[in-house]
Amino acid sequence: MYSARMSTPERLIESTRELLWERGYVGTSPKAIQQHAGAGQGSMYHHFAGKPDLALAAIRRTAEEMRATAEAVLGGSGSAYARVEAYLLRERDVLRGCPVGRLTMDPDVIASDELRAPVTATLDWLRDRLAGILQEGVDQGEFAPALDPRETASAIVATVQGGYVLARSSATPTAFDAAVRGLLVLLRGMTTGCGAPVDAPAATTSSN
Amino acid sequence: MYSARMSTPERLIESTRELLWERGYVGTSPKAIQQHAGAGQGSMYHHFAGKPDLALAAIRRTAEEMRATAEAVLGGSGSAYARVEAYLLRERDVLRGCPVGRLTMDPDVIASDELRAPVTATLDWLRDRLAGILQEGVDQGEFAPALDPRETASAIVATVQGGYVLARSSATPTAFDAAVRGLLVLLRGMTTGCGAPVDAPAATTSSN
DNA sequence: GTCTATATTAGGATAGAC
DNA sequence: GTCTATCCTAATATAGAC
Repeated sequence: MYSARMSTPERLIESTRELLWERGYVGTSPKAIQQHAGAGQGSMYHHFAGKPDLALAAIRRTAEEMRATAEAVLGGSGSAYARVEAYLLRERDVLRGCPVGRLTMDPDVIASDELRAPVTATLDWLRDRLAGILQEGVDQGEFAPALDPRETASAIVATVQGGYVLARSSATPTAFDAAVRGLLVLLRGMTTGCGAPVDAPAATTSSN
Repeated sequence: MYSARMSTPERLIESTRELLWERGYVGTSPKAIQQHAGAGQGSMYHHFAGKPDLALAAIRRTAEEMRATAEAVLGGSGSAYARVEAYLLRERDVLRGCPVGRLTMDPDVIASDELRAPVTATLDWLRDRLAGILQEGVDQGEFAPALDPRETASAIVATVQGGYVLARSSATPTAFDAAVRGLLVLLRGMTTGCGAPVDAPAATTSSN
């Protein structure tokens, strides 16, 4: 299932990431991981203490990846609005949901401080990163001062996370897109020159 | 665990609703349901065909309840903005998440057309209900014409669903509130008289 | 309607051979 | 490091007595 060059621990972690994304922590069994990784029982318990230990490694990696993916877009150039838009419009595997956010609905993950920590850290980082960008926008007069950077950032992250919910509910990615477009229109409304035709956004990029 | 007057099927359904909310479909076993309901093995299988059958009854009821709760606020009086605000600010058991939306992350629920149907119907209804209210607001000049009722409604529902994610991630309800407040500020920005101090909302109600 | 077997597979892991 | 054997409990029922 994986390149022959990949070590057994690597294959186990990658398999766990896949299954955690697809079925969550509660729905993922050690046996399923082993089969997906093409590793034996003993092999798994040799490299990892057990399911929670392996899940922790998987979650940490997934969290790190999500952060890097977001930073790749958010760290780009362009106006504050443009960068936020680029983040919201970037390509996503919408129907699979957010591999980090979905863990939030996993009772065993939430119950464990260790397993929850990377989730909290990642979502917090994302919100703060967005808040920083929005703050820049306010400082430079791009956004109206009424815009609270931190709360707006929360709304943006929430819209994305909730967009996944809507998409999976209706089994179509367009539900996600609708929510994002709705938010972007509102955000453009806070752009200075708000009395002017609100349909003229900032400019520049779009996808990633 | 329940009133002695409650019938066994009733207790089973209510128990299933609780557990589905708390642990999801995958994380809820028939045995756990029976124990929570104070019913025996045979009792459960006498009244229901099995776990999926019981879950369907539970999900349908939860969906219906959510709809009624939302309608109680959305059907109130006041401006379009006021009703949307009342919906967003209504009291919620934030840290428990949305009993309907969370099912969306349950692989077995999503894989079953029957189990998914009530989820889809409820979220679709909510979005459409909000879209209707927003449309009224646009028609009556309360909101700028640039506001797309349907997409804005999607963004609202998504913010709520995602707000639960943020709250559970950080283990505090305030994360939900931040997202909602962020969205409300943006929504007020689409209110006519947008050039004016944006901090003066429509009026009337607030919670429910 | 409810209860008590009984059954099968999976979950989650340990022990020890190779 | 990996494999096989073994263990115990839970998951998800079915069968049949009461």
